[in-house]
Amino acid sequence: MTPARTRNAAATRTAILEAARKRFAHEGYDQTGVREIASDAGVDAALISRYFGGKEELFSEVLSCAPNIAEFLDGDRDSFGERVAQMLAVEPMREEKFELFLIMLRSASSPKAAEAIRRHSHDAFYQPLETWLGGDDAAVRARLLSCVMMGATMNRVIYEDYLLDGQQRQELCEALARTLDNYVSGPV
Amino acid sequence: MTPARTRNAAATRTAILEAARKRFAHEGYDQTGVREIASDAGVDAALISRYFGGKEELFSEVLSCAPNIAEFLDGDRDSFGERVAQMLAVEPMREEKFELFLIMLRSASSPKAAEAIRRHSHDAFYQPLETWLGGDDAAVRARLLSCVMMGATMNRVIYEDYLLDGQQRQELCEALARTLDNYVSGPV
DNA sequence: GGGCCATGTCATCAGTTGGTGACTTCTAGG
DNA sequence: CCTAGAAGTCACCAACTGATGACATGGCCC
Repeated sequence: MTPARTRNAAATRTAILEAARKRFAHEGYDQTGVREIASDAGVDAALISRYFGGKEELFSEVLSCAPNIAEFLDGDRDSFGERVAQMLAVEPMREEKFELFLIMLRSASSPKAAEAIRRHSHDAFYQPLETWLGGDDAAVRARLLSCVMMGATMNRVIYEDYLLDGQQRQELCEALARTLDNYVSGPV
Repeated sequence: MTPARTRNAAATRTAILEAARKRFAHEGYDQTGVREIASDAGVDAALISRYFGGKEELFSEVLSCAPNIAEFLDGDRDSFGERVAQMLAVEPMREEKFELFLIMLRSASSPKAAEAIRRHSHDAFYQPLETWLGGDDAAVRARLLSCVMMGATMNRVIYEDYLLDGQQRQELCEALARTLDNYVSGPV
């Protein structure tokens, strides 16, 4: 019988991972302290070093678990642009879908996190996208899609949607969808 | 006769401002220490607090001086997309032109810097761009342009161009130019 | 020359960070 | 019951950060 809660290494590890994922997405690598993560997870901060080796390794582990682009690639190809644009411009910034982007954008400036971001984002975002696109210029089109998606997310992070009302966000969404689909259907 | 170098408040102030601008663009707000700025400028770190009040105020002052979008808005309207795309995808990441973007992207994750970024980027980037675009949906088109420009810069910051060769960057540039001009000439 | 303020230097503080090792406590196996 | 080791707790360290106030020094005006 699994012991309810305490004294369970696996559960503790998971709790730390979950708390870290949220914190990194909300605050970024630098702004997140191991004490905060531990507090959220309801464990002692020392356990982070014990279980993961340190903050950097924890961050790398988080990137491995974060949801990636797969969800959008699985769906209908023709509606890709619309689905992504909806997420980028209209839907509230739900962490579940945005998480990888948010972690990346908010942590990219930290040298400690940059290397892990490069590695993981390539494996979990760029490469799958490129394969999904196919064709000779898949790399360029993947980059174009990445530009629009990152830029749109970055704008929301910075301005927090202050500058656009609902109607404008709808227009933005439609334009983004057209641009994205244009890159998807290629050729560039 | 201006005293060569020492004991010159104006020159010291300028030196600090210059050094800070470069540091903030290269490393971002959090990663930059006042001691590093002072060292680059060849002055004592305490002078930063004396002259600017503190690191935050210095950052805000730097944003006021950083080169903005004006250069691109002054040129020929028809070549806007090409000129901007050249900067974004082909030209080496010269700090002079990129500086405002780099400072923004690398510092946006810092709460201390976020407020100043919002304010200054609106005044020095968004507002001029919107006015320059004109028309009913200028706000949306400005946002679209901002997405592409920020996203492209972000990609270069993260991946450091590892993923694309010269030929691909040229293709990327042309596609970006088309997209940008499409947003400029509107309607969305 | 002498006083005086602007300018620059220095030591140091208080806070925060990530990390470590010794300690306690719980549980499993005998 | 008792030991051994895993799991968790705690106190603490060393490094770094931004900031401050006391102090030294230079240059200008009287």
